[in-house]
Amino acid sequence: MAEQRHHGNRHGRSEDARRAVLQAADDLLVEKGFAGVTIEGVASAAGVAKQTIYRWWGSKTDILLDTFLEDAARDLAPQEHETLAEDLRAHLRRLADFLTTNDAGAVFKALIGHAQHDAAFGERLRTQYLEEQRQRDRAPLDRAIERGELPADVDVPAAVDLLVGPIYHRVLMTGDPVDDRFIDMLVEHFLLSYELGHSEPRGSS
Amino acid sequence: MAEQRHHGNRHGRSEDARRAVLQAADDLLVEKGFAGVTIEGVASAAGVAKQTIYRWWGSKTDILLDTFLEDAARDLAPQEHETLAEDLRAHLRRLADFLTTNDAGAVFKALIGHAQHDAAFGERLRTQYLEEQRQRDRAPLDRAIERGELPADVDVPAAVDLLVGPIYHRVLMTGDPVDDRFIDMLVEHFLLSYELGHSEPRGSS
Amino acid sequence: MAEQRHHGNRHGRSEDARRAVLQAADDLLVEKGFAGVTIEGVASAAGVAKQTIYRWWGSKTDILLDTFLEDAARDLAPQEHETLAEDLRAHLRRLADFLTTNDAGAVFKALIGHAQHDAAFGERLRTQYLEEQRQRDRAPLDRAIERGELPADVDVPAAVDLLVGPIYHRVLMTGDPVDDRFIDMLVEHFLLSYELGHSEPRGSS
Amino acid sequence: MAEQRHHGNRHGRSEDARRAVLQAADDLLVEKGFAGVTIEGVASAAGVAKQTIYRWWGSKTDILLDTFLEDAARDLAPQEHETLAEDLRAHLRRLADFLTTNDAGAVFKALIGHAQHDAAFGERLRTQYLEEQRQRDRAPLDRAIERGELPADVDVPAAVDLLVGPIYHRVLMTGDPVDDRFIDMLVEHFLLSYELGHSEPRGSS
DNA sequence: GGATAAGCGAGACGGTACGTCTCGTCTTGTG
DNA sequence: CACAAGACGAGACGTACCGTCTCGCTTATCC
Repeated sequence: MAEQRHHGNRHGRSEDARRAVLQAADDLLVEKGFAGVTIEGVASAAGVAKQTIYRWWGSKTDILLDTFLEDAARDLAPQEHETLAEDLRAHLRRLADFLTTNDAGAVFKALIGHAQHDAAFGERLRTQYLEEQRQRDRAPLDRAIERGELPADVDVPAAVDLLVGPIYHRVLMTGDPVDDRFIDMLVEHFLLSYELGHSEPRGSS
Repeated sequence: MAEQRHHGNRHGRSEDARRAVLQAADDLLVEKGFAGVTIEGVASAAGVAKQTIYRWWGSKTDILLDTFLEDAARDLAPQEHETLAEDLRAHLRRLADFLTTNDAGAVFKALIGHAQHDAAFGERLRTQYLEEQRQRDRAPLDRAIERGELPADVDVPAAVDLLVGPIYHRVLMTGDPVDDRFIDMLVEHFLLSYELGHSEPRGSS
Repeated sequence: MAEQRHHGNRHGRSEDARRAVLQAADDLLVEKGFAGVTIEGVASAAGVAKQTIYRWWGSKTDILLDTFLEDAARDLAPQEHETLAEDLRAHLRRLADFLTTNDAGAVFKALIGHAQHDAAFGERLRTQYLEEQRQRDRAPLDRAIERGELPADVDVPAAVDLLVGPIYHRVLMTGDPVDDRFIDMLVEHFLLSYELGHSEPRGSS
Repeated sequence: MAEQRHHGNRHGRSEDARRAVLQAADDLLVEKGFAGVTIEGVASAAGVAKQTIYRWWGSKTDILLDTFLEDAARDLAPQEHETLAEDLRAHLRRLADFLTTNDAGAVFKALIGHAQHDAAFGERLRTQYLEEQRQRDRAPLDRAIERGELPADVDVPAAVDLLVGPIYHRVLMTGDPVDDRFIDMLVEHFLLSYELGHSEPRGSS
């Protein structure tokens, strides 16, 4: 059943308009930064009337959140590996890559930035992104517990904080690169603290 | 010898005006949020002309940065304790408190938020706050190395990331409280990963 | 079919807003003088956004010019009398009244004043007001030539200068009243110089 | 006897500063127009402090009035000729030249323009320039009456209006050039209306 | 000849208005 | 009935000058 294209009619919203808006917002963000994203600018770049945007989104950050959720669902789909160490390294590597790539990373920073200014938006961001993401983050740990690689009484949410916290910290605050060395170190320290030490990161030791 | 008060003369700026602006910006931020801080609003609340603000600051975030730096210098002055565990717990406790109290915390979040939207400002924030702060953060570790409590080859900056990262993560992203339990857990894991385990946090457990 | 009122739509400007702006500008001018007419003041008094003013007018003098042109078209519509003397006296009387009444006169002086400060505006004023007005001024003379009351080779534009010059001079420079005596004198001298002397102004003498 | 130069002392103002201010105001007016004359601009161009200007003048138009009065006193000093016709032609010629030359004319227009916007200033302009000027304007007529060239009962002020009105009209309103032809025409009509006709302007006819 | 006081250059100050930008709302045809 | 178009009221932006003020320096005069 083919996509229905329409420019204003009585059969619901235009998918063309929706995609054009998301794309335009993304482009403007990458090109001119957050302040360069204005509703008027997006409308004009998308070839869409302002009212069409206001009909479907509440603010420019809502638009960006939509693009971000699409990207996250696409790029952060879970994978599985054999050992906890491998699983963690692969997962954190993908997370770090996602947060620092051009488009998704820029949108992410913009959203987190805005969340600091607007508590209600922060709450929405948490509900729509973070909660899901934390499910993905804990999966390797849950599997390790199932396999007996980790004790059953591990406080998984806290453990997730220990693992992803330093990554977000680098992305949002210090700006230092999140390279493989850093991720290896992170995983190794984590495992050591559970006395699972010497996980033998890639380059032996 | 008393402070010289003046209302504009060749000896430079009015200290009254400076303080009034910082105070007004802080008040407005806490009261109405980041979007409620406007140059016009600050000027009016401070009883100061807009031009006086533009003469000395480049933007509203510059004003907030000034108030934040004053607060940080006041509230984050270093302290020393006898053991690494105590030192770390006390230090992280104070950091967490600072980042979550009403005024300083609100300003901090606003600044970090804005830094996500404006790379140049992010760089300034790093230079003027983060670098100093990282000196304060590493002090307990440096002292522990001197005392022989930690091996001399510890990668101190990376260790700092492990310790403060999860705290900033909670403050900026999850919104979870940074309570004593969390800090104890953080420190314990950190020490365990250096095989200094069982630091016996406050309440045994 | 009634006037269509609208508050902004694709069919162009709001007539309500237009009238409110003209009225507010006029009121402010009479009440507080030229310096008291500010775009912000007009906007506020008219209950209109500044941008609406800038959308349709380029400056405060453009607004005043609009009100003036409407007034002039209404108040200076031509009339005809039987003899040149009567025609001239009536016409000059109406012109003088127009230039010295409260509203139109105040606007006129403001515009002429501004034209001295802004050559481009002067040019516009000449195109939009003066040229038409000179047509109205010369009409009595043209009719007199047709009737044979004046020789056919009279330099009409120069004659107009002789007649209206002294009136504008009093209005703009000396501030002396332009009373009937002055107008009679003006007309009499004019006619005498064409040896049509003793036009017997109202009060004999 | 040398000029006393001083930069601040207890005995009165600096002549240097005064001249620099007048010159700077004049230059700015010619170069950038009336709106380009600002107190700050004059002060800066004259190398003078704002306060020095405010100490001696009340507004920018006061400065311009000072330069204008100096120019007028220099350029409009009276002269005498043998016949009324010659006297008038020479006098009006000089007046017209004065009003249309670059510097003095520009200042004159600026002042007259401002007088339309500020009645109090208009009054001052009348007192300090116009009254004197009208004395100079009537001198040729007074001399003609003395010589018997004109009847003793001529209304001299009204006659002055007839003569200079059209000139000011051209300068301030129409922008038409005030050439010799126009002045000859003006004088001839004036004389004809006193039945002194055919004054034989320069080039016969 | 040291104190005094007015005029000066400098420039920060509290203000007002400028002209621009974007917001979010609205009204009106069109498809 | 969603859409493109775009005028509208609102209000903050950053700039330009306003007129006032304090300051420290430079003289000319006076004690």
